[in-house]
Amino acid sequence: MNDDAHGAAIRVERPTKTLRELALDKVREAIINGYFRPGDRLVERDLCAQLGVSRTIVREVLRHLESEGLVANLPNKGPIVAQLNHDEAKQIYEIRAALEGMAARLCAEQNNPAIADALDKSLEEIKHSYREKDMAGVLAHTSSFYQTLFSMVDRHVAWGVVNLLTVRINHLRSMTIKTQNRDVQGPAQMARIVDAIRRGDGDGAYQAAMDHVTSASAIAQAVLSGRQPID
Amino acid sequence: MNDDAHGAAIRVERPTKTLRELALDKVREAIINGYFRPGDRLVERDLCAQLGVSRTIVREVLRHLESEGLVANLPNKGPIVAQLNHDEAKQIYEIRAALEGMAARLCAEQNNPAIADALDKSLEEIKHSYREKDMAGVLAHTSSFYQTLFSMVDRHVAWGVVNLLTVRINHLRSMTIKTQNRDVQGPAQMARIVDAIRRGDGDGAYQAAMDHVTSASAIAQAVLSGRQPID
DNA sequence: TACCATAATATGGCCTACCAAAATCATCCA
DNA sequence: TGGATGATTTTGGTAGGCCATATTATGGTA
Repeated sequence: MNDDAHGAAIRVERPTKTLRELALDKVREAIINGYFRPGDRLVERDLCAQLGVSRTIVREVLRHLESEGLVANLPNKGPIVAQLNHDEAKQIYEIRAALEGMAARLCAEQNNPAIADALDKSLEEIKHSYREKDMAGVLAHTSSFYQTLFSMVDRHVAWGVVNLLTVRINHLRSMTIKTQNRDVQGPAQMARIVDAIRRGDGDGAYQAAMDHVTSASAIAQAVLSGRQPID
Repeated sequence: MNDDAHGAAIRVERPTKTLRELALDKVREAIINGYFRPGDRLVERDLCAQLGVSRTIVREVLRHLESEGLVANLPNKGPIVAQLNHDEAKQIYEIRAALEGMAARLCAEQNNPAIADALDKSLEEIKHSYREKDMAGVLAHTSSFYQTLFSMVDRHVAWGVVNLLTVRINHLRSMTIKTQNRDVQGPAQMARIVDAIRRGDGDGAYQAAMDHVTSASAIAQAVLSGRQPID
């Protein structure tokens, strides 16, 4: 009862993240940040050793990542890190354009100044990260910008879809933000989204969001065809 | 080289579906067709017995269904069949509207008469199923209509997303198609999509696809609030 | 030396059995 | 009647083993 009386306030939210969830995050992270490269084999027993968990866990994790599209399973050969081809990347950007456009329109139609303010805050952090050349920060704050876009209108399902797709193109994202002028163009395009939302201009917000993703897609295509040297 | 010369042509595509895949399909099917109801607990060992497979398989299957959104995992209590609430259903329909609208627009912009022809064929089968009161057939052919819409413009990623979301609202779908007049209205709305595509009218196709999903969504909302008695 | 058959190795797919911790249920006593 | 206590159920997790297939050595023969 000590716990109930006043202990609830300091109750740890997730006292028990299961080992499986921990392992899932680790492996996903390892794929996203490039520790495992596309095409690499993910040998179950090796992963057991590296993660320090049993094969059961590893298999469940691989299954999960498979359905996320981060891992592909070759029949009779086993799991590898999924390779993203040209066309699939384009499709992912296209879906993001449609959904982010939708969310932007919904935000604009809310006519709630708090939304634009929250987005502006994220945008400032993105610019700040760009100035500091903190590319991980740029990515993180860009995600948070879009998360705000979706969560402000309670579209967590669509956010889930976007998020799911985004991890698959993460390495592309980290390249697009490093391209020439992206530190100026990117935030400018996002500012247009915020402006339209602040004006309550649904069509404008939709179009601005579409434009931003579309231009990111174009850069990604260039990167993929190797025409855009990075760093 | 014998294999390469002419053997490849008769190569069996998928000689071995793994036990896991079989079990996955079984359980998913059982959830979709209502054998397991929303909120039902899915006790691992019971499933082992019912499916005749080991816990390893069952756990992987549950993990997979969890990431599909069909199963929810209560911490320290185990997996249950996910419950679909009102709002989530609405969001799913909304996403479908955006993506199917996008696909319809792309189809229209192709100006390829074969697309409209293929869609018309699916549409005929839907109408036929309605006449025969074959509701399973209606659902199947409706899916195939949309699959055509996406695959004709090579948008298999978006189709995957739509498909993933659709299984979660499957029971709603099977209710919406049984409502009054849906046997007339539904096909009529789909015919408008096809017409717009045939005319090469991108905006029209987009709008018609949005309208169709939106009206399905409205019916689903009515069903969910219990205002629409079925059967 | 070239090549083929065979054996070893690696690995995925699948299984059984076990343990610990939490939740749930039953029981029994004050 | 209301709890404390204990038994049962179930998840989360582990260990290890078996079998089938695929790859890779290996070695012997033409």
